[in-house]
Amino acid sequence: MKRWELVRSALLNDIDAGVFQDGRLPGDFVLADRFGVNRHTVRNAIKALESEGALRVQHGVGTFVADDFVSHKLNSDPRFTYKLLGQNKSVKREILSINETSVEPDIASHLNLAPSALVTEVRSTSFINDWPLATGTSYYPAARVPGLATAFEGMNSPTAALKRCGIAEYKRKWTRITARRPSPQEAHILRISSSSPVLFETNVDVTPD
Amino acid sequence: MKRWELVRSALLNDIDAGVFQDGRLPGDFVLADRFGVNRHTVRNAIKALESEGALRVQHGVGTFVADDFVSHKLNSDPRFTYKLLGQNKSVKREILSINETSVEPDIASHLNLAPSALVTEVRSTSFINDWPLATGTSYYPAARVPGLATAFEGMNSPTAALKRCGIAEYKRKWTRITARRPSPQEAHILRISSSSPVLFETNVDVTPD
DNA sequence: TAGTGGTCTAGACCACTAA
DNA sequence: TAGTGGTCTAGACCACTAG
Repeated sequence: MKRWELVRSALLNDIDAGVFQDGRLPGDFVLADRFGVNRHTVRNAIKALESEGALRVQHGVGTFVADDFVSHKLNSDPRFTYKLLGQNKSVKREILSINETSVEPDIASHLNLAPSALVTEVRSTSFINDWPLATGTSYYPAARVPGLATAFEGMNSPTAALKRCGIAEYKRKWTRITARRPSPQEAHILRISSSSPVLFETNVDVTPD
Repeated sequence: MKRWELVRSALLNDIDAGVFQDGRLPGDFVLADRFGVNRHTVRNAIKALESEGALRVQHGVGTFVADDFVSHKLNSDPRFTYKLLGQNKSVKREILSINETSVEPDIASHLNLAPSALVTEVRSTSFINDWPLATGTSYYPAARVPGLATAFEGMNSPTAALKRCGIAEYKRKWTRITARRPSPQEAHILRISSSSPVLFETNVDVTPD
């Protein structure tokens, strides 16, 4: 794993742990010294986190945890969306894309995967009464469920697809929910104005083991 | 203007001029020497061009002009889309977003604007028979048409909006049309699979002067 | 192996913001 | 003005690819 990725993971953990109480991060040089790397390496990590929406960088002022960046930890049934809704609402999930990619560092650590492992990445949009509610990304370890990508074909439901692969039960280990300004594309998908924030959920599900 | 932006513009001009006949760019150090900057500055410019889809970088192999990157030069009526279509087709244009931003270096040079000037950036999607055809970005010098952003409100037509601002005629100076793989979001907007390329048009329109 | 791009370090100086 | 992030240079070494 590259050094800036290690720094990125460490910072992300600190953000989740609430280490930066006032939301302000130490300066470049302080962080570089703390992590034992060069300032530029820290800046690389910060740049990545900024582009992911986790940090907000202000030239001449400082670096801050993004106001709308909040993490949740749950141990509940992953299908909470369905539970939250009454019987009189129709819920749909539309799969935007399915990819097998190498796992990202912070996701890998939570899934106990090797840095080189492959995951199945599922991007989806959820609808309530045919109205788009949220876009999200889910990761499944490819080695654990080899046929998942094809099992998703025409299913549009993670639970059903996993059942096809022989996994009847799974738990939500970890969910990060962020809100931020949508890109023009996202605003269009969700049929909202560019100024109203979108919900962006990233889920990590695990089998009982 | 920052140095890497100058390098980026220069490279873009060279690409358009067909300087790299075989599609291959010289190595980092050669380019750095040619432009009189450090290697890292060149790499910064290349990184930007890669993210824009103009270049394709292969680790251990080289840097190449993206296969599907082509430029056109026209002097025709900008509403060529409408002309190309028969009377039995309905054509719509939907505005995705309107922003006033500082002008990008290469656009500035073609519009003869100062690097610090503001432009009105209009992102739009064109439809034929209610079927999405293409997404595009248009730039208008903000100083030339001050009220343009608000004039667009509810218009969905650049020509009509410009007319509101007192500009009845304008010409297409310059058009770059690129094709590339769509992002998942773009694929969804255009209702196509992720593997079929999308048309991405960038237009620069000028008043007769 | 030679040549390419990728990462990291080191240090200088610039640009912006707030006190 | 002090302190922050932003840019640029310089050079070392690593990682990948092809011959």
